[in-house]
Amino acid sequence: MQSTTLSKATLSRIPLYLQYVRTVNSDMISATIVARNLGLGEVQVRKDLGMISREGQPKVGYPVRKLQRDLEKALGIHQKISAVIVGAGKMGTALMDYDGFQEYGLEIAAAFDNHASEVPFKHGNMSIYAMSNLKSFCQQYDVRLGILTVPASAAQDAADQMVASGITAILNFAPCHIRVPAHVTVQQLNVALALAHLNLMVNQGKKEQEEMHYGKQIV
Amino acid sequence: MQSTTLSKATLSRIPLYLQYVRTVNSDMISATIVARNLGLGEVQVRKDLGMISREGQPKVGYPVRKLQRDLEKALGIHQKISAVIVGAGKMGTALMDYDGFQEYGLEIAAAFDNHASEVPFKHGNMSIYAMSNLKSFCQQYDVRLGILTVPASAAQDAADQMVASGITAILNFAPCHIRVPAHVTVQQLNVALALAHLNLMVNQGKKEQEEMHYGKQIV
DNA sequence: TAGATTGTTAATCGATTAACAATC
DNA sequence: TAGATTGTTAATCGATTAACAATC
Repeated sequence: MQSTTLSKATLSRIPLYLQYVRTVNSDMISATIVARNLGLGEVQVRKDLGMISREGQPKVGYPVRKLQRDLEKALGIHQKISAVIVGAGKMGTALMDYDGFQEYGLEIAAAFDNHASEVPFKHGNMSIYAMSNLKSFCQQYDVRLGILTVPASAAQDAADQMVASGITAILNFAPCHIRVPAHVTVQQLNVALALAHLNLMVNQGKKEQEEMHYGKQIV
Repeated sequence: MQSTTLSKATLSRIPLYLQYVRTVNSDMISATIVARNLGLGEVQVRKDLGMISREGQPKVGYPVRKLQRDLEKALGIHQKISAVIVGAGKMGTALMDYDGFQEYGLEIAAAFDNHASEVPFKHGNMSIYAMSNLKSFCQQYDVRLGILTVPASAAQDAADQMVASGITAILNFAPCHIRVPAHVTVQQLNVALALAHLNLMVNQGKKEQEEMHYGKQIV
Protein backbone atom coordinates (compact mmCIF):
# COMPACT_ATOMS: atom_id res chain seq x y z
CA MET A 1 0.00 0.00 0.00
CA GLN A 2 2.85 2.35 0.93
CA SER A 3 0.51 5.20 1.63
CA THR A 4 1.68 8.40 3.21
CA THR A 5 -0.51 7.87 6.21
CA LEU A 6 0.96 5.27 8.50
CA SER A 7 -1.04 4.97 11.66
CA LYS A 8 0.52 6.11 14.88
CA ALA A 9 0.50 2.56 16.15
CA THR A 10 2.25 1.22 13.07
CA LEU A 11 4.79 4.01 13.20
CA SER A 12 5.66 3.13 16.76
CA ARG A 13 6.44 -0.45 15.78
CA ILE A 14 8.74 0.41 12.88
CA PRO A 15 11.80 0.77 15.13
CA LEU A 16 11.20 -2.70 16.46
CA TYR A 17 10.98 -4.16 12.95
CA LEU A 18 14.03 -2.26 11.81
CA GLN A 19 16.10 -3.37 14.75
CA TYR A 20 15.16 -6.96 14.08
CA VAL A 21 15.51 -6.90 10.30
CA ARG A 22 19.03 -5.54 10.64
CA THR A 23 20.05 -8.72 12.43
CA VAL A 24 18.65 -11.02 9.72
CA ASN A 25 21.22 -12.57 7.41
CA SER A 26 19.07 -14.50 4.95
CA ASP A 27 17.79 -13.00 1.68
CA MET A 28 14.10 -13.28 2.31
CA ILE A 29 11.93 -13.10 5.39
CA SER A 30 8.22 -13.60 5.98
CA ALA A 31 5.91 -11.63 8.21
CA THR A 32 5.17 -14.88 10.01
CA ILE A 33 8.75 -15.26 11.15
CA VAL A 34 9.09 -11.61 12.10
CA ALA A 35 5.95 -11.91 14.20
CA ARG A 36 7.16 -15.02 15.95
CA ASN A 37 10.54 -13.53 16.79
CA LEU A 38 9.15 -10.26 18.00
CA GLY A 39 6.23 -11.74 19.90
CA LEU A 40 3.64 -9.81 17.90
CA GLY A 41 0.47 -10.91 16.14
CA GLU A 42 1.01 -12.40 12.70
CA VAL A 43 -1.71 -10.36 11.03
CA GLN A 44 -0.57 -7.18 12.66
CA VAL A 45 2.95 -7.60 11.32
CA ARG A 46 1.66 -8.48 7.86
CA LYS A 47 -0.48 -5.38 7.80
CA ASP A 48 2.29 -3.16 9.08
CA LEU A 49 4.84 -4.43 6.60
CA GLY A 50 2.30 -4.18 3.82
CA MET A 51 1.85 -0.50 4.59
CA ILE A 52 5.56 0.11 4.67
CA SER A 53 6.82 -1.89 1.72
CA ARG A 54 5.45 -3.20 -1.60
CA GLU A 55 8.11 -5.81 -1.96
CA GLY A 56 6.20 -8.64 -0.31
CA GLN A 57 5.66 -11.70 -2.47
CA PRO A 58 3.33 -14.58 -1.69
CA LYS A 59 5.06 -17.79 -0.74
CA VAL A 60 8.46 -16.14 -0.33
CA GLY A 61 7.99 -13.07 1.83
CA TYR A 62 10.02 -9.87 1.75
CA PRO A 63 13.55 -9.31 0.43
CA VAL A 64 15.38 -8.45 3.62
CA ARG A 65 17.55 -5.58 2.41
CA LYS A 66 14.77 -3.88 0.51
CA LEU A 67 12.49 -4.20 3.49
CA GLN A 68 15.19 -2.68 5.64
CA ARG A 69 15.51 0.27 3.30
CA ASP A 70 11.76 0.80 3.27
CA LEU A 71 11.64 0.70 7.05
CA GLU A 72 14.40 3.26 7.22
CA LYS A 73 12.57 5.45 4.76
CA ALA A 74 9.36 5.19 6.75
CA LEU A 75 11.26 6.21 9.87
CA GLY A 76 12.71 9.12 7.98
CA ILE A 77 16.29 8.19 8.71
CA HIS A 78 17.52 7.79 5.15
CA GLN A 79 19.20 11.16 5.44
CA LYS A 80 21.51 12.65 8.03
CA ILE A 81 19.85 14.57 10.81
CA SER A 82 21.78 16.78 13.19
CA ALA A 83 21.01 17.37 16.84
CA VAL A 84 22.57 19.30 19.68
CA ILE A 85 22.96 18.26 23.29
CA VAL A 86 22.19 20.86 25.94
CA GLY A 87 23.76 19.99 29.27
CA ALA A 88 27.18 18.35 29.21
CA GLY A 89 26.99 16.63 32.58
CA LYS A 90 27.24 12.89 33.15
CA MET A 91 24.26 12.01 30.99
CA GLY A 92 25.09 14.52 28.29
CA THR A 93 28.66 13.31 27.85
CA ALA A 94 27.57 9.68 27.99
CA LEU A 95 25.27 10.46 25.06
CA MET A 96 28.12 12.16 23.22
CA ASP A 97 29.98 8.86 23.43
CA TYR A 98 26.96 6.79 22.52
CA ASP A 99 27.54 5.06 19.21
CA GLY A 100 23.93 4.12 18.51
CA PHE A 101 22.98 7.38 16.79
CA GLN A 102 24.72 6.61 13.51
CA GLU A 103 22.52 3.62 12.88
CA TYR A 104 19.52 5.89 12.79
CA GLY A 105 21.05 8.52 10.58
CA LEU A 106 21.52 10.86 13.49
CA GLU A 107 24.52 12.96 14.29
CA ILE A 108 25.30 14.92 17.41
CA ALA A 109 26.61 18.21 16.08
CA ALA A 110 27.81 19.67 19.37
CA ALA A 111 27.05 20.03 23.05
CA PHE A 112 26.34 23.15 25.08
CA ASP A 113 26.63 23.82 28.78
CA ASN A 114 26.21 26.67 31.18
CA HIS A 115 29.42 25.81 32.90
CA ALA A 116 31.47 25.63 29.74
CA SER A 117 34.06 28.30 29.17
CA GLU A 118 33.90 30.58 26.17
CA VAL A 119 36.72 28.52 24.73
CA PRO A 120 35.20 25.36 23.23
CA PHE A 121 36.16 22.21 25.08
CA LYS A 122 36.95 19.13 23.04
CA HIS A 123 35.27 15.86 23.94
CA GLY A 124 36.39 13.20 21.49
CA ASN A 125 35.83 14.78 18.11
CA MET A 126 32.94 16.90 19.36
CA SER A 127 33.00 20.26 21.04
CA ILE A 128 31.32 21.56 24.17
CA TYR A 129 30.41 25.21 23.86
CA ALA A 130 29.11 27.80 26.28
CA MET A 131 25.32 28.24 26.15
CA SER A 132 25.78 31.72 24.73
CA ASN A 133 26.81 30.12 21.43
CA LEU A 134 23.70 27.95 21.07
CA LYS A 135 21.65 30.34 18.96
CA SER A 136 24.30 31.19 16.42
CA PHE A 137 25.32 27.54 16.13
CA CYS A 138 21.80 26.26 15.53
CA GLN A 139 21.15 28.95 12.98
CA GLN A 140 24.43 28.43 11.17
CA TYR A 141 23.99 24.67 10.88
CA ASP A 142 20.21 24.72 10.69
CA VAL A 143 19.75 22.37 13.65
CA ARG A 144 16.18 21.82 14.82
CA LEU A 145 16.59 18.86 17.14
CA GLY A 146 17.86 19.08 20.70
CA ILE A 147 18.53 16.69 23.56
CA LEU A 148 18.05 18.23 26.97
CA THR A 149 20.23 16.71 29.70
CA VAL A 150 20.44 19.37 32.38
CA PRO A 151 19.19 18.91 35.96
CA ALA A 152 15.47 19.39 36.44
CA SER A 153 16.01 22.73 38.17
CA ALA A 154 17.67 24.16 35.06
CA ALA A 155 15.45 22.48 32.49
CA GLN A 156 12.89 25.21 31.85
CA ASP A 157 15.52 27.87 31.47
CA ALA A 158 17.57 25.75 29.09
CA ALA A 159 14.48 24.81 27.10
CA ASP A 160 13.62 28.48 26.69
CA GLN A 161 17.04 29.11 25.22
CA MET A 162 16.67 26.16 22.89
CA VAL A 163 13.35 27.45 21.63
CA ALA A 164 14.86 30.89 21.14
CA SER A 165 17.64 29.27 19.13
CA GLY A 166 15.25 27.72 16.64
CA ILE A 167 14.98 24.21 18.10
CA THR A 168 11.57 22.76 17.31
CA ALA A 169 11.87 19.31 18.88
CA ILE A 170 13.25 18.55 22.33
CA LEU A 171 14.04 15.17 23.79
CA ASN A 172 13.86 15.88 27.50
CA PHE A 173 15.82 13.68 29.90
CA ALA A 174 15.12 15.92 32.87
CA PRO A 175 12.40 14.44 35.06
CA CYS A 176 10.18 17.47 34.84
CA HIS A 177 7.56 19.01 32.65
CA ILE A 178 8.66 21.93 30.52
CA ARG A 179 6.47 24.49 28.84
CA VAL A 180 7.09 25.37 25.23
CA PRO A 181 5.27 27.27 22.48
CA ALA A 182 2.80 25.28 20.40
CA HIS A 183 5.14 24.87 17.42
CA VAL A 184 7.69 23.00 19.54
CA THR A 185 7.37 19.30 20.34
CA VAL A 186 8.67 17.86 23.58
CA GLN A 187 9.21 14.22 24.23
CA GLN A 188 9.94 13.04 27.74
CA LEU A 189 12.56 10.37 28.18
CA ASN A 190 12.59 9.62 31.84
CA VAL A 191 14.70 6.64 32.72
CA ALA A 192 13.46 6.35 36.28
CA LEU A 193 9.94 6.40 35.06
CA ALA A 194 10.58 3.80 32.41
CA LEU A 195 11.93 1.57 35.13
CA ALA A 196 9.01 2.24 37.45
CA HIS A 197 6.59 1.48 34.65
CA LEU A 198 8.41 -1.73 33.83
CA ASN A 199 8.26 -2.77 37.45
CA LEU A 200 4.56 -2.08 37.47
CA MET A 201 3.97 -4.22 34.42
CA VAL A 202 5.86 -7.10 35.91
CA ASN A 203 4.15 -6.89 39.26
CA GLN A 204 0.78 -6.85 37.62
CA GLY A 205 1.78 -9.95 35.77
CA LYS A 206 1.24 -8.17 32.51
CA LYS A 207 3.77 -9.70 30.26
CA GLU A 208 3.59 -7.71 27.11
CA GLN A 209 6.84 -7.00 25.44
CA GLU A 210 6.56 -3.35 24.85
CA GLU A 211 8.57 -1.28 22.55
CA MET A 212 9.20 1.84 24.48
CA HIS A 213 11.76 3.00 22.02
CA TYR A 214 11.40 6.50 22.98
CA GLY A 215 11.28 5.88 26.47
CA LYS A 216 6.82 6.07 24.66
CA GLN A 217 6.72 6.48 25.39
CA ILE A 218 7.91 6.95 24.48
CA VAL A 219 8.56 4.86 26.62
CA MET B 1 -13.62 4.73 40.77
CA GLN B 2 -10.14 3.58 41.82
CA SER B 3 -10.63 0.19 40.27
CA THR B 4 -7.83 -2.28 39.96
CA THR B 5 -8.02 -2.21 36.20
CA LEU B 6 -6.53 0.97 34.86
CA SER B 7 -6.39 0.89 31.10
CA LYS B 8 -3.02 0.70 29.43
CA ALA B 9 -3.52 4.15 27.98
CA THR B 10 -4.35 5.67 31.34
CA LEU B 11 -1.42 3.93 32.95
CA SER B 12 0.93 5.40 30.42
CA ARG B 13 -0.22 8.92 31.26
CA ILE B 14 0.20 8.60 35.01
CA PRO B 15 3.90 9.51 34.90
CA LEU B 16 3.02 12.71 33.10
CA TYR B 17 0.42 13.64 35.70
CA LEU B 18 2.74 12.77 38.55
CA GLN B 19 5.57 14.82 37.17
CA TYR B 20 3.26 17.78 36.80
CA VAL B 21 1.45 17.46 40.12
CA ARG B 22 4.76 17.43 41.94
CA THR B 23 5.47 20.92 40.69
CA VAL B 24 2.14 22.32 41.87
CA ASN B 25 2.25 24.40 45.02
CA SER B 26 -1.38 25.21 45.64
CA ASP B 27 -3.66 23.07 47.81
CA MET B 28 -6.21 22.11 45.20
CA ILE B 29 -6.09 21.54 41.48
CA SER B 30 -8.76 20.84 38.88
CA ALA B 31 -8.59 18.44 35.96
CA THR B 32 -9.26 21.41 33.73
CA ILE B 33 -6.02 23.09 34.74
CA VAL B 34 -4.01 19.89 34.54
CA ALA B 35 -5.33 19.33 31.03
CA ARG B 36 -4.49 22.83 29.91
CA ASN B 37 -0.95 22.68 31.26
CA LEU B 38 -0.25 19.26 29.85
CA GLY B 39 -1.90 19.85 26.52
CA LEU B 40 -4.33 16.96 26.93
CA GLY B 41 -8.08 16.73 26.52
CA GLU B 42 -10.09 17.96 29.47
CA VAL B 43 -12.40 14.97 29.55
CA GLN B 44 -9.55 12.54 29.22
CA VAL B 45 -7.76 13.96 32.23
CA ARG B 46 -10.97 14.00 34.24
CA LYS B 47 -11.59 10.39 33.45
CA ASP B 48 -8.01 9.37 34.17
CA LEU B 49 -7.88 11.17 37.50
CA GLY B 50 -11.27 9.79 38.41
CA MET B 51 -9.94 6.27 37.93
CA ILE B 52 -6.87 6.98 40.00
CA SER B 53 -8.23 8.97 42.91
CA ARG B 54 -11.55 9.38 44.72
CA GLU B 55 -10.64 12.69 46.22
CA GLY B 56 -12.10 14.86 43.51
CA GLN B 57 -14.74 17.31 44.61
CA PRO B 58 -17.07 19.30 42.38
CA LYS B 59 -16.29 22.99 42.20
CA VAL B 60 -12.92 22.63 43.93
CA GLY B 61 -11.04 19.81 42.23
CA TYR B 62 -8.47 17.51 43.78
CA PRO B 63 -6.35 18.04 46.89
CA VAL B 64 -2.87 18.18 45.36
CA ARG B 65 -0.95 16.12 47.89
CA LYS B 66 -3.56 13.39 48.11
CA LEU B 67 -3.72 13.21 44.34
CA GLN B 68 0.04 12.93 44.24
CA ARG B 69 -0.02 10.04 46.68
CA ASP B 70 -2.71 8.27 44.69
CA LEU B 71 -0.73 8.71 41.48
CA GLU B 72 2.34 7.27 43.16
CA LYS B 73 0.32 4.36 44.43
CA ALA B 74 -1.09 3.70 40.98
CA LEU B 75 2.42 3.72 39.58
CA GLY B 76 3.46 1.30 42.27
CA ILE B 77 6.26 3.47 43.57
CA HIS B 78 5.10 3.86 47.13
CA GLN B 79 7.70 1.34 48.22
CA LYS B 80 11.41 1.00 47.56
CA ILE B 81 12.35 -1.06 44.53
CA SER B 82 15.87 -2.21 43.87
CA ALA B 83 17.51 -2.63 40.48
CA VAL B 84 20.93 -3.59 39.20
CA ILE B 85 22.86 -2.11 36.30
CA VAL B 86 24.61 -4.52 33.98
CA GLY B 87 27.35 -2.81 31.99
CA ALA B 88 29.36 -0.13 33.74
CA GLY B 89 30.49 1.77 30.66
CA LYS B 90 29.70 5.41 29.93
CA MET B 91 25.95 4.98 29.97
CA GLY B 92 25.97 2.63 32.95
CA THR B 93 28.02 4.92 35.15
CA ALA B 94 26.02 7.95 34.03
CA LEU B 95 22.93 6.15 35.28
CA MET B 96 24.67 5.33 38.56
CA ASP B 97 25.07 9.06 39.05
CA TYR B 98 21.56 9.88 37.91
CA ASP B 99 19.60 11.33 40.79
CA GLY B 100 16.15 10.88 39.31
CA PHE B 101 15.56 7.34 40.54
CA GLN B 102 14.84 8.31 44.13
CA GLU B 103 11.79 10.29 43.14
CA TYR B 104 10.24 7.15 41.78
CA GLY B 105 11.05 4.96 44.73
CA LEU B 106 13.83 3.26 42.85
CA GLU B 107 17.29 2.42 44.07
CA ILE B 108 20.27 1.18 42.10
CA ALA B 109 21.64 -1.59 44.29
CA ALA B 110 24.88 -2.19 42.38
CA ALA B 111 26.44 -2.39 38.94
CA PHE B 112 28.09 -5.34 37.21
CA ASP B 113 30.57 -5.46 34.38
CA ASN B 114 32.55 -8.03 32.48
CA HIS B 115 35.65 -5.94 32.74
CA ALA B 116 35.40 -5.40 36.46
CA SER B 117 37.96 -7.08 38.67
CA GLU B 118 36.94 -9.57 41.32
CA VAL B 119 37.59 -6.85 43.85
CA PRO B 120 34.54 -4.58 43.90
CA PHE B 121 35.22 -1.12 42.53
CA LYS B 122 33.67 1.83 44.33
CA HIS B 123 31.77 4.38 42.29
CA GLY B 124 30.37 6.99 44.64
CA ASN B 125 28.62 4.98 47.31
CA MET B 126 27.81 2.15 44.93
CA SER B 127 29.93 -0.80 43.92
CA ILE B 128 30.83 -2.25 40.54
CA TYR B 129 31.21 -6.02 40.69
CA ALA B 130 32.41 -8.61 38.23
CA MET B 131 29.62 -10.33 36.31
CA SER B 132 30.35 -13.57 38.11
CA ASN B 133 28.79 -12.07 41.23
CA LEU B 134 25.50 -11.15 39.60
CA LYS B 135 23.57 -14.28 40.46
CA SER B 136 24.49 -14.46 44.13
CA PHE B 137 23.87 -10.73 44.52
CA CYS B 138 20.42 -10.80 42.95
CA GLN B 139 19.44 -13.80 45.00
CA GLN B 140 20.76 -12.39 48.25
CA TYR B 141 18.99 -9.06 47.84
CA ASP B 142 16.03 -10.41 45.90
CA VAL B 143 16.51 -8.08 42.95
CA ARG B 144 14.24 -8.66 39.97
CA LEU B 145 14.82 -5.50 37.97
CA GLY B 146 17.82 -4.90 35.74
CA ILE B 147 19.08 -2.13 33.48
CA LEU B 148 21.13 -3.38 30.56
CA THR B 149 23.76 -0.91 29.33
CA VAL B 150 26.32 -3.04 27.51
CA PRO B 151 27.17 -2.66 23.79
CA ALA B 152 24.76 -4.34 21.39
CA SER B 153 27.25 -7.09 20.63
CA ALA B 154 27.29 -8.19 24.27
CA ALA B 155 23.62 -7.65 25.01
CA GLN B 156 22.23 -11.13 24.40
CA ASP B 157 24.93 -12.77 26.47
CA ALA B 158 24.49 -10.33 29.33
CA ALA B 159 20.72 -10.72 29.18
CA ASP B 160 21.07 -14.49 29.45
CA GLN B 161 23.09 -14.07 32.60
CA MET B 162 20.53 -11.67 34.01
CA VAL B 163 17.75 -14.15 33.37
CA ALA B 164 19.79 -16.90 34.98
CA SER B 165 20.25 -14.65 37.99
CA GLY B 166 16.54 -14.28 38.57
CA ILE B 167 15.94 -10.95 36.85
CA THR B 168 12.40 -10.84 35.46
CA ALA B 169 12.34 -7.36 33.97
CA ILE B 170 15.01 -5.81 31.79
CA LEU B 171 15.26 -2.22 30.66
CA ASN B 172 17.42 -2.55 27.55
CA PHE B 173 19.48 0.42 26.41
CA ALA B 174 21.33 -1.60 23.80
CA PRO B 175 19.96 -0.91 20.34
CA CYS B 176 19.16 -4.52 19.62
CA HIS B 177 16.47 -7.08 20.16
CA ILE B 178 17.15 -9.65 22.85
CA ARG B 179 15.44 -12.97 23.32
CA VAL B 180 14.24 -13.96 26.73
CA PRO B 181 11.99 -16.65 28.21
CA ALA B 182 8.29 -15.86 28.36
CA HIS B 183 8.29 -15.01 32.06
CA VAL B 184 10.75 -12.16 31.50
CA THR B 185 9.71 -8.73 30.28
CA VAL B 186 11.98 -6.60 28.15
CA GLN B 187 11.51 -2.95 27.53
CA GLN B 188 13.59 -1.22 24.89
CA LEU B 189 14.93 2.21 25.69
CA ASN B 190 16.68 3.33 22.58
CA VAL B 191 17.77 6.93 22.70
CA ALA B 192 18.69 7.14 19.02
CA LEU B 193 15.35 5.78 18.12
CA ALA B 194 13.49 8.13 20.39
CA LEU B 195 15.26 10.97 18.64
CA ALA B 196 14.54 9.60 15.18
CA HIS B 197 10.89 9.18 16.08
CA LEU B 198 10.73 12.70 17.43
CA ASN B 199 12.27 14.04 14.25
CA LEU B 200 9.69 12.12 12.25
CA MET B 201 6.82 13.58 14.20
CA VAL B 202 8.09 17.09 13.72
CA ASN B 203 8.74 16.67 10.03
CA GLN B 204 5.28 15.30 9.51
CA GLY B 205 3.97 18.34 11.29
CA LYS B 206 2.33 16.12 13.82
CA LYS B 207 2.53 18.16 16.91
CA GLU B 208 1.30 15.93 19.67
CA GLN B 209 3.10 16.17 22.88
CA GLU B 210 3.83 12.61 23.61
CA GLU B 211 4.82 11.15 26.84
CA MET B 212 7.51 8.75 25.99
CA HIS B 213 8.45 8.39 29.59
CA TYR B 214 10.17 5.26 28.91
CA GLY B 215 11.58 6.51 25.98
CA LYS B 216 7.75 5.39 25.58
CA GLN B 217 7.55 5.78 25.61
CA ILE B 218 8.86 6.34 25.00
CA VAL B 219 9.80 5.75 23.33
C1' DT C 1 -1.28 -28.66 -8.29
C1' DA C 2 -0.86 -27.76 -3.29
C1' DG C 3 0.93 -25.01 0.22
C1' DA C 4 2.70 -21.02 2.08
C1' DT C 5 2.40 -16.59 2.01
C1' DT C 6 0.62 -11.83 0.94
C1' DG C 7 -3.09 -8.64 0.88
C1' DT C 8 -8.00 -7.20 1.69
C1' DT C 9 -12.45 -6.80 3.69
C1' DA C 10 -15.45 -7.24 7.73
C1' DA C 11 -15.99 -7.80 12.80
C1' DT C 12 -14.38 -6.90 17.31
C1' DC C 13 -12.28 -4.53 20.72
C1' DG C 14 -10.51 -0.60 23.27
C1' DA C 15 -9.84 4.31 23.87
C1' DT C 16 -11.32 8.94 23.12
C1' DT C 17 -14.65 12.28 22.80
C1' DA C 18 -19.16 14.33 23.44
C1' DA C 19 -23.31 15.17 26.00
C1' DC C 20 -25.37 15.41 30.21
C1' DA C 21 -26.50 14.63 35.11
C1' DA C 22 -24.86 15.24 39.91
C1' DT C 23 -22.74 17.97 43.47
C1' DC C 24 -20.66 21.32 46.52
C1' DT D 1 -28.76 30.29 43.96
C1' DA D 2 -25.49 30.07 40.06
C1' DG D 3 -21.31 28.44 38.40
C1' DA D 4 -17.60 25.48 38.26
C1' DT D 5 -16.38 21.26 38.63
C1' DT D 6 -16.72 16.07 39.03
C1' DG D 7 -18.48 11.82 37.35
C1' DT D 8 -21.29 8.91 34.12
C1' DT D 9 -23.44 7.24 30.05
C1' DA D 10 -23.62 7.06 25.02
C1' DA D 11 -21.40 7.94 20.47
C1' DT D 12 -17.38 8.10 17.76
C1' DC D 13 -13.09 6.93 16.36
C1' DG D 14 -9.01 4.10 15.64
C1' DA D 15 -6.53 -0.18 16.03
C1' DT D 16 -6.50 -5.08 16.32
C1' DT D 17 -8.09 -9.36 15.10
C1' DA D 18 -10.48 -12.73 12.26
C1' DA D 19 -11.93 -14.61 7.91
C1' DC D 20 -11.09 -15.05 3.31
C1' DA D 21 -9.45 -14.18 -1.43
C1' DA D 22 -5.32 -13.69 -4.42
C1' DT D 23 -0.82 -15.13 -5.86
C1' DC D 24 3.57 -17.25 -6.86
